[in-house]
Amino acid sequence: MEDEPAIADLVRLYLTRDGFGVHLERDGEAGLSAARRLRPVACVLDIALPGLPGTEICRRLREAGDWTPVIFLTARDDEVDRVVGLELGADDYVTKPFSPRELVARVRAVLRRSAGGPEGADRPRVVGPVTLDPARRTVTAAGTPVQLTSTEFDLLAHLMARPGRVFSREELLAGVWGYAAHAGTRTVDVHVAQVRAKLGPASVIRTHRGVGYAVDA
Amino acid sequence: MEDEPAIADLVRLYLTRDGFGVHLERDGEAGLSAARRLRPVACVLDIALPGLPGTEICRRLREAGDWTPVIFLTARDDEVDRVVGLELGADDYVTKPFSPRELVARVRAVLRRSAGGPEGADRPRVVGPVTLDPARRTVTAAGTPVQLTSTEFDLLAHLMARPGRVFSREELLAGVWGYAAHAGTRTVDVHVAQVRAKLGPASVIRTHRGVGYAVDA
DNA sequence: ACCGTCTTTACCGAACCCGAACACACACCG
DNA sequence: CGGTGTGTGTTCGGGTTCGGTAAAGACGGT
Repeated sequence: MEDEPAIADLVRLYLTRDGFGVHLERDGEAGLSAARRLRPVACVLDIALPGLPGTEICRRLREAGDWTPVIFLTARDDEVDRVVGLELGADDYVTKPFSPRELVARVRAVLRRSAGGPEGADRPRVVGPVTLDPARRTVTAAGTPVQLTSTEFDLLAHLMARPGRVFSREELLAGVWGYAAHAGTRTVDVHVAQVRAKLGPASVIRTHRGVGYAVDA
Repeated sequence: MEDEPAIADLVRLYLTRDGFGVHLERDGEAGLSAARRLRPVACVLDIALPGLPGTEICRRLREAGDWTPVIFLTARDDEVDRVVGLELGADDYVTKPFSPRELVARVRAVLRRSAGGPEGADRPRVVGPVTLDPARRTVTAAGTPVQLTSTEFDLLAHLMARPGRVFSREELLAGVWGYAAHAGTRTVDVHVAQVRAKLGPASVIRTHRGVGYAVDA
């Protein structure tokens, strides 16, 4: 999000060249709603924006529990501004004039970290007798391949991304289905049962009563 | 890791003041082995170091699958250096002269992201022989895992969130059960007893007669 | 229209919570 | 030093909530 067209185009150019999809907004309010709607992997925010300052956008996202990576890109080069920006929950703070290459490198660094380290989302994961390959979208249990539907696979992949971590039904609905946290449905339970049935005795999904589900660490 | 004593002391001072434990090395080789041995939550590296350049330390850590957050702190203020540093797998790159406050803010930002979400909200907590992991919802007493029900876990987690702090029954009812402060029930006592029984001799919950409960500080 | 998949609904069994009752520990006081 | 009362530990069964499961409706693609 950026209100100066020249800079915006520059940022877009370099990010696009490096393989990122870029969505651009020039107004603060529009940017906030876009961030909520599109769920981008990261936001680059100017602080001085018409409509709503970038700091406020960041603050509201964090307030709503949205931890999308945020990088401030701004002309305000003051120690206090930097510290305040970072304390707001931003991941990086780049001041103009800036090097487009450096910005891209910083975006990559933030994404690398936000992806959760080396488990580069595409590396196969193994938990007990179950292996899951996100790139091939294949699953095997005790060596034999298992055929999962798309939703079932996404659900298992989400759980196996962080073995041991307990996910609430709301988190799973949000993460796998993209729903706003809305309880009162048994959809998750039914799909968990389905996955368990297909995995057979190698059922690595454990129920945490009153909380949600997790795979054994 | 830093070879100029003045700067090293400054960094140590500010980080310590913000509650971080700091270990200092002046030599590259020593720094690498210290990083491997001590497994710190983050490394602040100078690039120009005697023994082994900081970039090399970062590269070797990453090569070994170690994704400890790395922040470069260096006098080399060149776009190319910055980009290379970040591409090596560093999380941030701060150039001298730098603001100690900003450095601390950047360390926090990196840790926040590396912890995966809200700052330390679900990092494991340890009190005496008892460890509690909010994300995994697991508890161990003297090394052996303990199976708690949801309410029992929430109760213990609430108490362990602030070791030493005494919580009244009303506070616990409100915080764990969500009830409006409504005395006259023994619910809390029963659950405390249950948790104590499951923790065995490692019972860290102490009764404050006439007041409430707390875990040993 | 058929088929696979996702979602909702309903029912059942099991786990859990809670409150009451009783036993026990501590502090105060004579 | 023992009695007494208040506060706490512990046990236990009823009632409720929660999750597993099966089945049927809804949806979309071919």
